Amino acid sequence: MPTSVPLPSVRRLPVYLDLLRQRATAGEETIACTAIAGALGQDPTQVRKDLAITGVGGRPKIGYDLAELIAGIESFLGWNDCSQAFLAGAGNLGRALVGYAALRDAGLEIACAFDTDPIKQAETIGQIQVLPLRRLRTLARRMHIHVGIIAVPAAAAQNVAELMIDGGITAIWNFAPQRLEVPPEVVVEDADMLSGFAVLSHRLQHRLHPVAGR
Amino acid sequence: MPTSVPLPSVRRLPVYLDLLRQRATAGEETIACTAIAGALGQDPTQVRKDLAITGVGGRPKIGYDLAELIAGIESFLGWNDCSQAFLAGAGNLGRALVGYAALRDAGLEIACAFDTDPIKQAETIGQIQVLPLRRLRTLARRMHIHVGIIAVPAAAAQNVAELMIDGGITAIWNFAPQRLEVPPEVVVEDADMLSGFAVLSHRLQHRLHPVAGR
DNA sequence: TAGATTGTTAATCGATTAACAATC
DNA sequence: TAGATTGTTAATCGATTAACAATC
Repeated sequence: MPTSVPLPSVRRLPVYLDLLRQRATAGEETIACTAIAGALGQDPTQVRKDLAITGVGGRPKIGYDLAELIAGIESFLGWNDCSQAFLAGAGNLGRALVGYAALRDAGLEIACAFDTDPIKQAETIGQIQVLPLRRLRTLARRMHIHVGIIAVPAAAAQNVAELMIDGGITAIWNFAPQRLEVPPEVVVEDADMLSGFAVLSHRLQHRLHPVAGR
Repeated sequence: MPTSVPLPSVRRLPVYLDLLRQRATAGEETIACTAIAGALGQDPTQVRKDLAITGVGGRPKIGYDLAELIAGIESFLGWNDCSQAFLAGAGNLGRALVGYAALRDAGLEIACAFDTDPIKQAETIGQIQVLPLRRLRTLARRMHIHVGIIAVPAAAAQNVAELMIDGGITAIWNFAPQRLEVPPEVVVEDADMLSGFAVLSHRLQHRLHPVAGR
């Protein structure tokens, strides 16, 4: 029963996962947290603390079993069984997300895209169909979709969120620069690209230099 | 001389800025931090602390002068005078970034895109030309570009970063899932889309619900 | 004046780092 | 065994929240 898990740790897990998969592909079977820390420029103690939240343990002198650790992170994040998502907004950002291979590695498959623009509806993105936005609600219900990605302009975001929630979607990944009002049982994560750029600008402006880790 | 500025505060500034610009456009002239906090679902004390790092002050009973506060945040972040950036990678993500209007509001203009793919080189993205990657170094020097955006596959990222640095670029916004090795005077910010999705997945997996603020 | 709001200092909370015993 | 590594407890650090005096 983890009463609470440090959010920064959760954010770092995908970075570890990526490295671990590379090492596993390279044929390695175990890895020490000192090796992980070295490769990622982080503190070994922090790596150990982060990995501990997944419940996977290592063995002194040997390290962690790669396969076990990968499976542990995946199941902790719910990335082990693939889930389907609906994407609202078939603009450039939407297309980028459909083509973003790392999402599939995170167990997320974009099943369908939606847009209000009839021109976009005529197209497909890769294998993905673009349907009229008004069909989102009914299709989400019928296909039991629970994850929605919002990649529409800010002005349309709240409306799209409501359509998604009506359709039974309970988790929203929001790329629109717009705060969404949602009922408490719905989980929203804001992608918020500008906050990252703000950090870069600020460092540049004040000539501050890189920080280890993140 | 701010010895150190809380990074979370820097991350929140663009969110405030967006709200403030909306209010200014709506013709308002002042705003209280309680009003900001209310609109964004945050704590008023935190908002005041965050705004204080920009050096802009408010007046009791009245609040902050909107124009002054907007200018203060912009100049703190260096978003007041527009700077030009080079984009490496003219795939979907690159195209999305070129079309991302909020970047222009953040004082960043993408001057040119680069790609190794001759097919992409024949295209333009909006008004932006796509040039062969090998021309990046010389052009960056000639045009005095200091900001680079990496939107290429992970395997190519390190090489691109080195080209950029050779060309005199000192700030890199990295969208590739790859840790970059750079000299200490170069500032790197990783966009790291998956960490946001990890938080969403984790909340969903453990049925945790929204957190005020961020 | 009264009351809302700012700015600042102190208290709390949480995350990171350090220290160290247990273990293979 | 010796030494590297884990897991855990304690110490430090930094950010958030609370309290309150100053002010318009």
